[in-house]
Amino acid sequence: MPPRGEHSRTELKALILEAAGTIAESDGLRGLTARAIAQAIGYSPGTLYNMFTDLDDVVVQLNTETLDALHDRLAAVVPSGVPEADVLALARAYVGFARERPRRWNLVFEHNPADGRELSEHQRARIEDLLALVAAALEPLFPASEARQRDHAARVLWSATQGITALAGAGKLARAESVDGMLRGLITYQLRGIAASSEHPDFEVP
Amino acid sequence: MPPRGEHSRTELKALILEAAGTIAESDGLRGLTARAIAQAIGYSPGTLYNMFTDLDDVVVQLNTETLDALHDRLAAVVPSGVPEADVLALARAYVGFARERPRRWNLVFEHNPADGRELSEHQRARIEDLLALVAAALEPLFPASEARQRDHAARVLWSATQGITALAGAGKLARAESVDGMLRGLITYQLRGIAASSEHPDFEVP
DNA sequence: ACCTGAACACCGTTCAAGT
DNA sequence: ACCTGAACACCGTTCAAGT
Repeated sequence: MPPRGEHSRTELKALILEAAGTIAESDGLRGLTARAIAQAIGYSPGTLYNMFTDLDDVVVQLNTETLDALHDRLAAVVPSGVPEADVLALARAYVGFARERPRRWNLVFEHNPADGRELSEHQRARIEDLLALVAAALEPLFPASEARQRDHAARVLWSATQGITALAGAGKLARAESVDGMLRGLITYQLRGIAASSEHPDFEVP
Repeated sequence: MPPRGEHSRTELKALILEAAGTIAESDGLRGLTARAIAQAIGYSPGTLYNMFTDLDDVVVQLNTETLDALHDRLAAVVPSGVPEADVLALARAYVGFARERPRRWNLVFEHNPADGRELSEHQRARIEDLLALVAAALEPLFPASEARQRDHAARVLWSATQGITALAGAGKLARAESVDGMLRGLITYQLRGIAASSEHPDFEVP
């Protein structure tokens, strides 16, 4: 049964993350146990602890992979230069991604790492990249001198999209609500509000 | 040690929920175990299963209490009749509540009940009540014939506020971001966008 | 009738012992 | 050197037995 040295360290790591992803998608965080992963790859539970510090670490690295995949997906959206269309396309790509792997996507938010464990640099960088895509779509709405305001708007739109996906997607609004309708409501009015404002206050400096 | 019949069923239930709330606030979902609750109230673990079907049920009922408390808090906000001010006041009350009991508030979203278990009627009604408060604040912006559009805008604002609170609050945006600045960005532009639109499309009927 | 506490089938994690 | 698998200290949940 033991695949003696058949896999290199990096192969084994990839194997573990792959198995973890599959289990997360089918059973959610509840079913994602060290023993289940070990069984899926044909190793003993102890092996996980050679390449990961603990199960939390496995989840964190799985979430990093998920963010990478999301970024690839959003980066593939071709901009038209019309902010409303481009932001909506990004939001829809986001929702589409989340819908395809609902449990795995949920894991990114469901999993609260133990106290003191922070977002990795890599994860921060990925999120920064994602926000940059939204900010680029907003470019035409802000003069070059207002990059701060544009980035701020991108963060607001990103967080809001996340909230809509999470609440409406999980059925945590009272009535069933169309996610797409809410995204259109958000983006239409947000961008009209920005366009209708001759001045853009810096909301971080009150 | 056994408090023989000292507490009525309802007293015991309240005792359990109170202990669960305290544990959740200090240790999060990780520390919220049946054994810990039992120890906190001086009963044996088995006792929990007399009034709750399982631990999930305890968390669900705790979350219901949390939603009730949030509703009380938002209902105490006195409206001024100026939509932007009122929606911002509601959003700030929401964030204030979430900040005071971060772990307990987080539990409402962190806890994904097992498959098939739905939101209770009581929980749905509470969420409906909360949305009604936001919708009331938006009243001046929509003619009476556009109640649907007004309710839709309330849902968008609510979900977006939730997203901002969750992401910025948990430090899950790349850089530290002021939650209040993001709320103001959201609400200012959203309401300006609505005000600047002579027609309000029904986003649920595309 | 109410509550116990032992029992069952699980966990995450560690680490001496094997190959 | 790599991996095992038994061991430890935990879980949630059940249920016969006590009071």
